[in-house]
Amino acid sequence: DFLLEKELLNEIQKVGQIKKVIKGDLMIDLGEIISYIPLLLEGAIKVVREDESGEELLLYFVEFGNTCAMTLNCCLENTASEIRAICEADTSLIMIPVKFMDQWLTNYPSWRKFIFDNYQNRLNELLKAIDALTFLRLDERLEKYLLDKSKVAQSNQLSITHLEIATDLNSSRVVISRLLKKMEKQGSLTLGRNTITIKS
Amino acid sequence: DFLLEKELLNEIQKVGQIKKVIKGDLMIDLGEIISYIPLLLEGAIKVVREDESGEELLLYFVEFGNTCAMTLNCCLENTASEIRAICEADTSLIMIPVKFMDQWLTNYPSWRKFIFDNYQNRLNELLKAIDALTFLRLDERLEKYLLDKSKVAQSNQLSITHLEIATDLNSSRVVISRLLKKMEKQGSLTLGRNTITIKS
DNA sequence: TATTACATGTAACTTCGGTTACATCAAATC
DNA sequence: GATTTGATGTAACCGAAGTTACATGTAATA
Repeated sequence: DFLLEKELLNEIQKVGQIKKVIKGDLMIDLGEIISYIPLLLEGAIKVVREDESGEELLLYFVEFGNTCAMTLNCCLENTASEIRAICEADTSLIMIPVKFMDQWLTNYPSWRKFIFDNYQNRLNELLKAIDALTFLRLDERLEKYLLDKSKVAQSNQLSITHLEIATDLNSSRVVISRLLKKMEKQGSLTLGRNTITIKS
Repeated sequence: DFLLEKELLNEIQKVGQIKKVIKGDLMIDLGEIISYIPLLLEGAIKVVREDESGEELLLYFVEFGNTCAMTLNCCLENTASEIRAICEADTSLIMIPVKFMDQWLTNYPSWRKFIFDNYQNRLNELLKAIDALTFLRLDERLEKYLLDKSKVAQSNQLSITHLEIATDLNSSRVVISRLLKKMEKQGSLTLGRNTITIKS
């Protein structure tokens, strides 16, 4: 659990709506205005950035017990979403209407802690993304990506195409295929159609 | 001003310490634990990320009326700083002991708004940094850098060396010199020893 | 089954940016 | 003034990653 006060948990139950989304569902799109705070119960959400010309980059995954600080901000400030959120694995979440946000911040220390912890996590994820972009070569980013992905999928067998990877890393399919082939030759993974199996 | 309540302003005056730092001063280093919240009155602060091997990257500038959300987090969670903060222009700031943070969050709506606005700003700055790294070529990043720099310096004449630019952009001096020369030939700036003058 | 749509493999080539190596020149210091 | 240090200019070269083009293979479906 999130170590929230009992009363707060009751309130969450009272006002929150349970929602289920399945893999691949678009949950939040760029420019959307959001009026609920999503708390993740299970599953995972992929958060993606896109530029004007339609190029994409995976920022990070949101997992159990977290919410998306980006979304928090949009809620609080009533501004448009800067990111796109896509369901990565079948997910259930509780939707909290924004209006409770402020009063809970005042009333519940544990909610304050929860919110600030989430900001911390998101800032750190963005820093990690920046680190990877700045200090790593593409082969290293790819390796990291596959590990993250297999962590989220809780399996070392991934159902994914080279094109999808290329999109997430904002690279091109040919380059990813080339690097994957090299990694297969080095023995760190096995390639199949629509599958990549990571060796321990 | 920050549109804070009068009482809050009084409190800030009572517990905050005014501090002045001069250009070039190291204000926060990687790994430091911080126990005060800095509010920027005037000047500017450069926030930099560094990896294990000592390579650097400029993340963003913090200007008037803001605080550093990274620092906020370190304070609240009592964790080590993930970034380095260097004074970019002569700066004065008010230092607030962390212990007031939580009680002000409870008591002052305007403080809550101030803090969340700051988180919003910081997240957006990091997203901009990621955008630049992902979607721009080095010449475009350089152009952006020079504009940001001249905005912060409030002058289109910059006192800076090619090496410093290369460090901020995590590139190399030769490459930066090459690009600057090209920009000079295109007429968008004038180069001098230790100075770059941006045209219009 | 024939056809279409993806998914993958691979070669050839280009470009951007990093590296090495010097040369020149200005400023600071001896 | 002579020497050292740092800033800049430039050429030559290299490697990572993107692009184009095409071949092959598999799955879905008309």
